[in-house]
Amino acid sequence: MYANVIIEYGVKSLNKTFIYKVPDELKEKIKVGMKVYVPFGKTEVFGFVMELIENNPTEYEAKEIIRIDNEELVLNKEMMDIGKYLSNITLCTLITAYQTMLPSSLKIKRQEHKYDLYDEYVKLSDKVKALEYICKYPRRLAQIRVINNLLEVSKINKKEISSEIIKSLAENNLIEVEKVGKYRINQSNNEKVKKILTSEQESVYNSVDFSKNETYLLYGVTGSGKTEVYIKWIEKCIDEGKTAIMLVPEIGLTTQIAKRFYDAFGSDVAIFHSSLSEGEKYDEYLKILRGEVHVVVGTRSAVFVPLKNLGIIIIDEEDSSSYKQDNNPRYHARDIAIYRGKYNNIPVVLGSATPTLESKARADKGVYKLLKLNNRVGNAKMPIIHVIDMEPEMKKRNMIFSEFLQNKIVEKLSRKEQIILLLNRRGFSTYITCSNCGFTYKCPNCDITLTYHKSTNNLICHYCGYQKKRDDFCPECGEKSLNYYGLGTEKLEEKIKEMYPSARVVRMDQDTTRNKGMHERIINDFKDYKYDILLGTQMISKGLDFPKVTLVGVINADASLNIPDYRSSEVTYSLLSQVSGRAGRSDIPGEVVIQTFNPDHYVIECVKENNYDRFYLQEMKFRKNLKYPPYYYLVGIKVIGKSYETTIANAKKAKKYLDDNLSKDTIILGPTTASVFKFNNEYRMQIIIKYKFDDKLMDSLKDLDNIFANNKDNYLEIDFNPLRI
DNA sequence: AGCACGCCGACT
DNA sequence: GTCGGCGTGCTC
Repeated sequence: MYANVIIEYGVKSLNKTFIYKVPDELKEKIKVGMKVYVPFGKTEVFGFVMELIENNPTEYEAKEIIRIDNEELVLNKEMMDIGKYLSNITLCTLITAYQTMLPSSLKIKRQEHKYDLYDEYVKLSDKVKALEYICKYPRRLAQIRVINNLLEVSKINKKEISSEIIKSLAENNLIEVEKVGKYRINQSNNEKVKKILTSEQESVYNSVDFSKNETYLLYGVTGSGKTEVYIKWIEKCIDEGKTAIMLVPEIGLTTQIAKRFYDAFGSDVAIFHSSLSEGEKYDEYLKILRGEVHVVVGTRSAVFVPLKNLGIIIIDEEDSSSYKQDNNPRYHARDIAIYRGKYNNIPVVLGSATPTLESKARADKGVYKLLKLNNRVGNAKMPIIHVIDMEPEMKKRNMIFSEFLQNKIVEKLSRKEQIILLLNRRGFSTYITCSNCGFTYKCPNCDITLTYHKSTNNLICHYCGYQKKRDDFCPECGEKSLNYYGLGTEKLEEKIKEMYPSARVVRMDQDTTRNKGMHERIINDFKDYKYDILLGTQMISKGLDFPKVTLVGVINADASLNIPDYRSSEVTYSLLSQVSGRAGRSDIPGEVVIQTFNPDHYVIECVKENNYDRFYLQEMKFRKNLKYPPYYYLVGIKVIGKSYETTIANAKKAKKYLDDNLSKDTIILGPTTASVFKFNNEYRMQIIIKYKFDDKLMDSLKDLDNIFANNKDNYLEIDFNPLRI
């Protein structure tokens, strides 16, 4: 018996199988999809079995497989196929695809780490001997107490007995220790609360056909109760003995959503999100492999979990950028979900209050089926939105808060209601300039201005993390004339404390949530009304549900609008309407104040009217004119390298190659400098491909990728359907 | 990726 | 004369 094996190195030149002989003692055990340890050249490596065959069809003399690495881990047929699909659509190597699909504890890596966790229990090895011991040493009271306990309950957790006693009992061969595997996360079955759906929710619930594959777009306004419908669908699956995957965005609310699923399904859920430790993720994965859970709730990579007998896949907030991986392989969880939907002939639901234009367009064309939730549940009304033009405010020297917002803050504070303030920039000052010589601080590794952080007194690059201490004098001209401009969350916090000294303020951004559990703590404290004002970056904009919040203020709505990217309007619309959705989620009506220098911009107007459809139509016109998605597909290609000259030269070569090989209808733009030209001391040139249909595209890009695999100066980064260009 | 083989420059 | 630079080729 022989096995075709792919080995652990994720390089293009090794992206093929190698044939090995299966030793007799492994013949019974070995399966396709198992991780094996094999000799390779002068060393030994890990790999995955791709195929088992009777005879060696090659002229190579096959070496023998050394051992199976983990008998419990077997990639099933579906996982094997998903890996192939993933490597095809992202042009990554097959082994990279499989590694991406596994939690990092089960990935192939060099240093071994034990993830299994045990509880140790102490048992009596011989009751008669124990009784003899008691008679023989009647004065060893502590030991006798333990023996008596053990005679009664048969086993006791080792932690409950002092180690000295265990030692002496063990020396006399009276006890033995039993190891029992355990999971780190154990959720007891809570009493299930049956939620009654509104008639609108009920009709959406009934619209999904579980007997066939179909992709649904659930467009539901903020607060319309999408999660309750998700839970109902999943309950239906479980009742029929099927399983479900529920994807949530990678943000602070993951734990909040997870809690709702624990409440609904108890120990039938496995959870995956970034704040779990590797050990915790390992345990959750084992529960799935062992078929102990029916529901998986998790972020992007949870779309790969090997649940058997899938019944539905749901992606909540499908427009979240966290579903696209921004390093290799650059996959979108939505594509994998849809692939698995077809594979298993099951429904896939994409839910959002602000769907991506791609998804909405597909729903309009009938590729997806559109489901709608137009109303908020309960008595909650959509909030009233005030747009404030900041230009006259600046003349009145209201640099941060308009008069209107100031009054609203005072009003809500006096009524003991809560306030959320959004400022999509962290730090204190966003740039520092010398008024004498014009010098501006920039990161030495990236071409990005440094942001001043007052709490650490550092200048920080928000791209690569470079830090330097603040100077008193300009490093160029030596004058004491450095000025700090631009507003970040740190400065906003300081200003609020200054203006409203009695208000209890908490800030939530990357800097205050760095430590594990901080996210949850801030959210819970705010929910428990330990604070009046929550201010933060976009991480406060999505999904959070605080009934006492009646005012949302957006300090600078233009920040994301002015980013030079084809999706900046879409991202801004989504951010503003999502954060507006945080206001008035119970019976007290909510208000939103949006401060902007572009009050007439259609994005701002549409947010004010809460009119997604108008925004969609207008944005679609813009996309059509400029040949952007969803009218055209995009591919972003970056040529990256340490040398400025070779990077530019190789980018031109790549462009020429594409010009020569792609279809004539395909638009190839560039090479131009990437939006961040220098990053981490590497130069980046960019080529953009826009196409509708090009049967030569995949093969040509594969070839180009292989050409660059042998280039020592530059490497290639190919991003299909990039979220930013 | 890692390792060996191989062919040209400055050193005990 | 040799030690060592990294270019090239191979791994079942």
